[in-house]
Amino acid sequence: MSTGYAAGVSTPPLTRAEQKERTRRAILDAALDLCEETPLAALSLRQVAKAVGIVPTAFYRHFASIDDLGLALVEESLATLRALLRDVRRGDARTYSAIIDSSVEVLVDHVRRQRRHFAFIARERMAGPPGVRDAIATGIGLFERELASDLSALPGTEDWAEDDLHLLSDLIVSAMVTTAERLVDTASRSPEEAGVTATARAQLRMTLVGAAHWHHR
Amino acid sequence: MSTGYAAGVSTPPLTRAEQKERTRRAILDAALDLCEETPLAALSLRQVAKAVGIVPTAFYRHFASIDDLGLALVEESLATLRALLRDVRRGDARTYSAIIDSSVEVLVDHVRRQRRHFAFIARERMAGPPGVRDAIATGIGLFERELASDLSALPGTEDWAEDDLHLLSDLIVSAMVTTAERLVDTASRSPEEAGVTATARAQLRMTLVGAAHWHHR
DNA sequence: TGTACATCAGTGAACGCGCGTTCACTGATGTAC
DNA sequence: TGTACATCAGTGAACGCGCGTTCACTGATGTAC
Repeated sequence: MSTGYAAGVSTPPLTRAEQKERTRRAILDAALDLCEETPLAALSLRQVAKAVGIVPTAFYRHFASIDDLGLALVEESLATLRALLRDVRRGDARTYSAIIDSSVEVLVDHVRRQRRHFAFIARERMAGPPGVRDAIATGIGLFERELASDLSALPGTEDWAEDDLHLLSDLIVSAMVTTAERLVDTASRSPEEAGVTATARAQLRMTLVGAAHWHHR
Repeated sequence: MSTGYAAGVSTPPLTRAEQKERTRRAILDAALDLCEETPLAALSLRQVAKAVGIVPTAFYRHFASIDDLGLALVEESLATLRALLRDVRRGDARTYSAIIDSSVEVLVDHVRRQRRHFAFIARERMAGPPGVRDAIATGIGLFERELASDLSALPGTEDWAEDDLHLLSDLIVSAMVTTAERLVDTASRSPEEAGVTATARAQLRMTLVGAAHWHHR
């Protein structure tokens, strides 16, 4: 039984479960890499197997189909999104301006660390198979609602209507999605990245100014 | 020579050029239809030929490859986008509120009439082959700059900095892209459509309120 | 108007290739006693 | 601890199918005279 990728010289022997998990991980990684150039729908089981270094039929030990693999990738990518929200919340900034700065910084950091997941979401959000699209839409919807609940805890929003909170959080989430899409196509620490983040910060400020004055309509 | 689609009983004979154009049109239409379910990258020449009712090799009389066909579809879709901008400009609304209402109405109308083109742009904007993605990005960029120039002609923006105009027009274009993406997945005159347009109108108002107060930073 | 020739959109056979999926298998890992 | 058996991740051959592309072709349309 050859796994197709070299084991280290003094690696301790792996249990069957560990070895299986390792191959599963390799399949997910290979698919994420291949998806940088190809939408999921154009990905073939044989391409993935070849990239991993296993025989095509071994794929079935882990996933029933490429679509099934796609759903696993969405789940991973949504976990990345949840981690992003968690880190945004963790910030201890006190002013709106500082909250915006730290949120954009966290977004950049997460896109840099998990570029493939964000690229996957950006690409499959509109182009993926129905199950994948639905899962992504649900995940982003959840993000929006949690952000709305966070916003309602901030000073200045005490007497906001529920609807207005959602207008604003939806606007912010859309801006973050757009910014993430731009960052994915941008090199780390490049002038382009600086431009994208500067735009994102300014637009978020503009949006919050609007929200502040909008509330009393 | 059979064209694969029935000619009317008393149709006048077509010139060779007319017949060729008709087949080309049928190929573009079939591709737009098939792209509703599949990204361009997963579309096969034989699928398209079959849908049109021609033999696969006849495809080459019109396009060198599926990628080439994709570029033709982008061009058509961007023409749709330009027509949208033109109709938005044509409006004679006087107040910001009326401009927003009529713009959203025009957007809905265009997405309804050219749903396939908007769906194509939404899908391929992130998932398409590089040439297609670049062309779409360029087209949207143009849209943004023209909108910025329109904004500069509106009362209240006389002394705005160039950068601020672009911040706002980029924000508005992003909101329109998001709204178009939502409309594409929504039935005409459905409650969902009403919700999407109501959200779009309110968010555009909120954004403009922000811009109005932002200007004097 | 009639004739002879050129053009060219669409045809159909053929090719080698990568695809998803089936099947019986191998042999290392795991377990019961 | 040792032995006999079960499990199961990965193998490799085989299948029928749709793919893009080549090539020589057909026959209606177009053109020159």
